[in-house]
Amino acid sequence: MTHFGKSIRTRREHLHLEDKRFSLRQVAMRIGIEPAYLSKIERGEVSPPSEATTVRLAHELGEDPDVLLALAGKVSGDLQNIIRKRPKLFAELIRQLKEAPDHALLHVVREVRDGEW
Amino acid sequence: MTHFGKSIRTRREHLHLEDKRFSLRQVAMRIGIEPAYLSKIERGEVSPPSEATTVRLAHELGEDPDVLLALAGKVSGDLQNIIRKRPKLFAELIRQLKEAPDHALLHVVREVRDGEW
DNA sequence: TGTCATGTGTATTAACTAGTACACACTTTG
DNA sequence: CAAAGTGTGTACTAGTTAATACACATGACA
Repeated sequence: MTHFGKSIRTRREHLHLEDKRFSLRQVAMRIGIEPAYLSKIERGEVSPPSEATTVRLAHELGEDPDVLLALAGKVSGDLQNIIRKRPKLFAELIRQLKEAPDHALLHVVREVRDGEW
Repeated sequence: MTHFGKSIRTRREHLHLEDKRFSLRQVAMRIGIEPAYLSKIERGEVSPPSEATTVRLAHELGEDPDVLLALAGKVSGDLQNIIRKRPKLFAELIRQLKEAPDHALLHVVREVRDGEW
């Protein structure tokens, strides 16, 4: 369905070429899930795992957790908490940025980082 | 627990003073849930309802849906979809704005609205 | 006084989430 | 060859979500 599974399988197999520690079984064990479960996740037989498991998987595979969570159809809980504390401001800001081009977002990020307020 | 229930009960009772159409039963019926369920929600006996139900309730009571969703511990699905399309940019932006004061957020909102990019 | 509306207690539920457990067949590898 | 490691099929499950259905006692009201 989503290509969450395909994406991590590809990534893992790529890593596996250079390092046999990236077999499905060993990765599953390191992130604390059953191999059969990871197999099903990679083949899209089940929906993507929980946020916690997805984040552990991201770290294991050297992927950006927010990106992997997005592929899993989720948004990181800590981002949600930030939004929930000031829902009106963040809702307005995010909806306003919906159509903004990437470079505009980057501009805003940079501006905020440089403390221009 | 959270004061989601208390908040909507207060709001509904306030409206009820001026308009008898805001009885628990009638509100429940208009938003399409069982009266007993709304009763439990208002008293916090059950966790807040689904996003869809919460939004209908917000409209019914003239509340901001994003604010009510925040009280319910949720973030609107449409905001999540916006974030999920560009997870890195939005994640960085939101985390950067976590500690920013309200007026700084407002400043950014205004700047973006006025198309300064 | 009857009847209609109101809020609430109790019991129950279908669907979903996030997995585990084990057996099996195939493939390296020592 | 045997032992170990590999990926996968089948079966099962505890806990959560988001509610419904019905009965009941109380209060307003015509």
